[in-house]
Parts: sequence; C-alpha cells; structure tokens
Amino acid sequence: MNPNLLITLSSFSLSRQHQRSLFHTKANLIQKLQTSKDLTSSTSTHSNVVKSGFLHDTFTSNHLLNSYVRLLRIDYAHKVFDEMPEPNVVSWTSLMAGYVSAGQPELAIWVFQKMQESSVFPNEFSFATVINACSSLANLKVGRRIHALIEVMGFGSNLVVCSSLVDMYGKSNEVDEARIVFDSMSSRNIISWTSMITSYSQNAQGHHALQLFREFNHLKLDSPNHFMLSSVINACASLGSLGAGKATHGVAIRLGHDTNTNDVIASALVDMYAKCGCVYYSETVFRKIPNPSLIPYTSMIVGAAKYGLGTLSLQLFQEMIDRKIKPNDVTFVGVLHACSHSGFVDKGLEFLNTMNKKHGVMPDAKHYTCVADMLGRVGRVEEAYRLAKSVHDHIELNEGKALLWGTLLSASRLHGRVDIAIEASKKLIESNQQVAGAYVTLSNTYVLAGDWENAHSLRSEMKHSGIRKEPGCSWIEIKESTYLFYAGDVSNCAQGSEIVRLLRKLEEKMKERGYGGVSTGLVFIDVEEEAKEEIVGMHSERLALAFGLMNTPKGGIIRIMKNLRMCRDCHEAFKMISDIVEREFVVRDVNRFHHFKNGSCTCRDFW
DNA sequence: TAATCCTTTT
Repeated sequence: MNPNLLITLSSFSLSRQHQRSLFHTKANLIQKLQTSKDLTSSTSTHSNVVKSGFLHDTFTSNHLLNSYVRLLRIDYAHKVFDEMPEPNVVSWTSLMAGYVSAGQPELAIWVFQKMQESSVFPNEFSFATVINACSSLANLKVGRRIHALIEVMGFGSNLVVCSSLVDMYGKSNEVDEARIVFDSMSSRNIISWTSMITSYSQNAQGHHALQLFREFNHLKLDSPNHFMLSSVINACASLGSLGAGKATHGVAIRLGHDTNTNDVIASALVDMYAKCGCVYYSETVFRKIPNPSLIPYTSMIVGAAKYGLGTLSLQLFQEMIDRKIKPNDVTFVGVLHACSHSGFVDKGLEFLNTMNKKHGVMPDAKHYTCVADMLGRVGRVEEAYRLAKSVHDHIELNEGKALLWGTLLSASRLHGRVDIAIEASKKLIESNQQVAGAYVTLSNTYVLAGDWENAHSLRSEMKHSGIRKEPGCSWIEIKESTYLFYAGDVSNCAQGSEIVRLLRKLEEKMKERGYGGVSTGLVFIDVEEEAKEEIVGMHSERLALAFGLMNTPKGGIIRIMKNLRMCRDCHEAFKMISDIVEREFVVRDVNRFHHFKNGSCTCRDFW
C-alpha cells in the first residue's frame, strides 16, 4: 500500500470528523444561547464561543449578543458588538432593540445614526426598532425624519414598520398623522388596529377609539386581545362612559380575559369604573384579582381617594406594603390625594416627609402639588405657599411648576389671599403655561376681594395683548344622553333651567348642612360679565358633583370634590349630593352587568 | 438570528 495514500485518507477522514464536531459545537452553542435564562449560563457559553473560535462568526455572535439583550445586559451586548469584525444588519438591529428594552431609547437612536455612517443598510427590522425608540421618547422631530427615510428606502408599505409609525405619531400626540399612516396601509393586523385605537384613547379621543373598535369587530378579522381591550376600556374611562365600559367588560369576560387571568385588563377596569362614578364596582373587580401587583393596587388607591374613601385608600396602601409590593411615585399621588380628600392633613404631611426614607420614592412636583392642594383645602394657605416657595427651584420642568402654582392660585383665590394669588399668577405666567387661565383666575381673585379696578384693568390688558382663554367645556353622560356644557353659557343647554334649579337646591342643602363656606357660583353669576367663564365652569362642576364625574376635552375627568375644597369630609358631602340627585336624575342600570357574566353576547349587540 | 400593540398621575 502506498503510505502516502494512507496518510491522505486518514487526514481526509480526520478533517471530516473535525468539521462535523465543529458543526455540532456551533449548533449546540447557538441552542444554548437561545435558551439561556441567566447571566452565568450566557457568560459560560460566551467563553465556549471564544474557545471554539466562533467569536468572529457574525451569525454566532449575533446569537450571543441577543442572549445578553434578552437578559437586559446591554453592557455585555455592546461589548460583543464592539468585538465583531463584520457586524451585519441583524447585529445593528439587535443592539438598538437592546437599548430600547433596557430603557435607553436615546442610545438606540444614537446606534441608528452610527449604523447610517457604516456600510450596512437598515432594513424593515431596523426601522421598526428605531421608530419604537422615537415612540417611547415621543421624539417627533427624529421620528418624522426617519419616516421620510423609510419612504425613500421603500419600506413604507411594511406592515410592522407602519404599525410602529402609527404608534409613534400617537405617542407624540399627532393623532391625525397616525391616522394618515393607518389609512395608507394596504394590510393591517390586530397590532395595527390596536396602535390606532390606542392613539385615539391616549389623546382624549375616546369616541374615535370606540368607533374604530366597532369597525374592527365588524370586519371579523380577528377577536380583540388583551392589548386592544385594555385600550378600549381606557377610552371608556376617559369618556366617563359607563355603558360602553360595561359592554367592553362583557366582551373581555366572554373572550376569557377575565380579571383573575389578566392584571392589565383588571387595572384598566378598576380605573374605568372609578372614573365612571362606580368605585364599588372597582372594588369588586379589584378583589377578584388573585395577586394584585403595583398597578392594580395603585389604580384602586387612586380611585378610592377620588371618592373621599381615604380610609380605604390607606388600608390598601398598607396591604400592599405588607405584601412586599413596592409603591411608586403614582401610588404616592394616590395616597396623598386620599389624605387630601379625607382631611388627614397631618398624615399627608408625614407621608410626604417619609416617602423617600421609608419607601425610596423621591417626592417631585406632583406630590408637592397634592400637598399644597391639601393644605389649601383646609385653609392653611400660608403653609402651602411656604412649601411651594421652598421647592420651586428644585422643580425642573415648567410643567411641574405650573401645576404647583396653579394649585396655589386656586387655593389663594378661594381664601381671598390676593397677595399670594398675585405671586402665584406671576409664577404661572413665568412658567409659560396656562397663561390665559392665570389671568382669568387672578382677575376673579380681585373680584372676590372687591378690587374691581384691578380686575377690570387685568381684563383690558388681556384684550389688548390678545390673550384669550378658550371657553372651557365639559360633558357628562347620563343614561343614553350626553350633556354638553360650555363655560359662560348655561342657556345653550336644553336643560338649562332644570340645571339652575338643581344647583340652587344643592346650594340650599349645602348651607343647611353647614357647607356655607363654599364659594357659591350662583351668587356671582350676575356680578361681573367677564368673570363668567370660570364661574359657570364651577356650575358644571357642581353638577358633576351631583352625578359623579365630568369629562373635559383634554381627557381629564373633573374631580367630584373640586368644588368642595373647604370640606373636611368630602365623602359625607358626596353622599349628601347623591341623596338629592339620585332620586331625580340617576337611575343606575346594573342589570346589564349581570347579563354579560352569563350570556354569550358580543359587543355589537350593545351598540 | 433582529421588529410593531396594553393598565395607574396632578
């Protein structure tokens, strides 16, 4: 036998064996990376990747990079990326997605810019990811620029890219642009529909959200999932539309997204029922959640707080602490709100002072605003003022400053503290937010203090400088009808005289029960022509107080207790109002609710 | 191998 042949043969077989073992190793490595659930597992596979010489293999390295991304270890992921000799489009996209899920979307955009300087072209995956980053930052400027690039590069018809654009425009408060993209799509899936519905519901266009939901159901393409349903419930909440809310609840139950299987839907329902004036339904839903997490607890605490059920709020707060659920900043807004609406002033101050030490939540503008409101309610305007002054410089955003001083302005107007009202107005005007509102409120403060001269000159000043306050409007749904009110004009409402009659009656009752200190809108209505705006606004609120809650165009719900700042026991006041009103106006329709639980209805049956 | 949607705030 030729010895040379033998050598050739054996080396041939060795090399095949070697190759096969390497092939298996690579497949094994990738499989390990795909299933890795912890950092130790990923780093150990990482070292095996290095040992077997696969680090320079882009495909393997991408898997390694993604394994770190899934573990939210963007630092490790970026290191892997930096060591890649030839990162491809998948590597770039994974790195961007990693920064988005790690909560650093601005760095995802930075990576996208670096990618454009490289020789690798972005594809539909890269665009969907970077638009998602713009969306979470609500960065419309960059978002628009990338949208243009998407069109230029021919990705404008991709389903996922378009869905992310709809979402981005929605989150940036450009609903009309979101709708243009949505309408331009040649095919849509449930996510595209949800993105558009969510754009509407997050931009105070609940009716459009419900309309689109109806269209989606009519097409029968797919059945709504929990993403879509929670957005729809949110829309019902912002409309204060109990009927639609119950119907959607029914759909959720029928489709198996029941409150004990889905935390997100449960949280939305708790919030919806509270905003629709049925906090006891909220509680029923909440108590059916097996292990409520932070958000359901927070929704329930906030909901109870709004109704003056302060004790319930604080009990729930204690309960979540006992269950080792860590409260966040919103939870404390609810807790402080509860103290404020139930007259637990000292408790509220204590929460403010200890929330950081005990629970690691740093108080910010919204918490100081709650406390200032709480102090103002009980007439401790001076203290509220000192608090606002001491934290003013620590508040970063003008929006936060406006919130705080706006609260102080109303409190000082209510208590006739013209001096503080003037300073608060100045601060409000400085912050460049709600300028017109500040002028109007300040002018009304002068009226209250009997200073007609200043009130008048302020109004003239507004006229001259062209500052105009948009007339406020609010609406309330009672049974099937929607009642719309424009500030400054009660007569435009068909039930005008009926409303005035009701308001007078409420006023009498309030005086009887010793709430005479509450400033009375009706008394002032004929006093000064130009101060009407806000005063009639108060009428609407008074009416809302009677029915529960009212809605505003911005999607906010006017709180029922707002006009009863002087009462310590708002819950008592609320009960009193409901006593008067329920007999005459409100007939709660609870039967339909049970129907949903048993029946096999579809939402279409109810619209 | 990489991408899109949800709930709590003043």
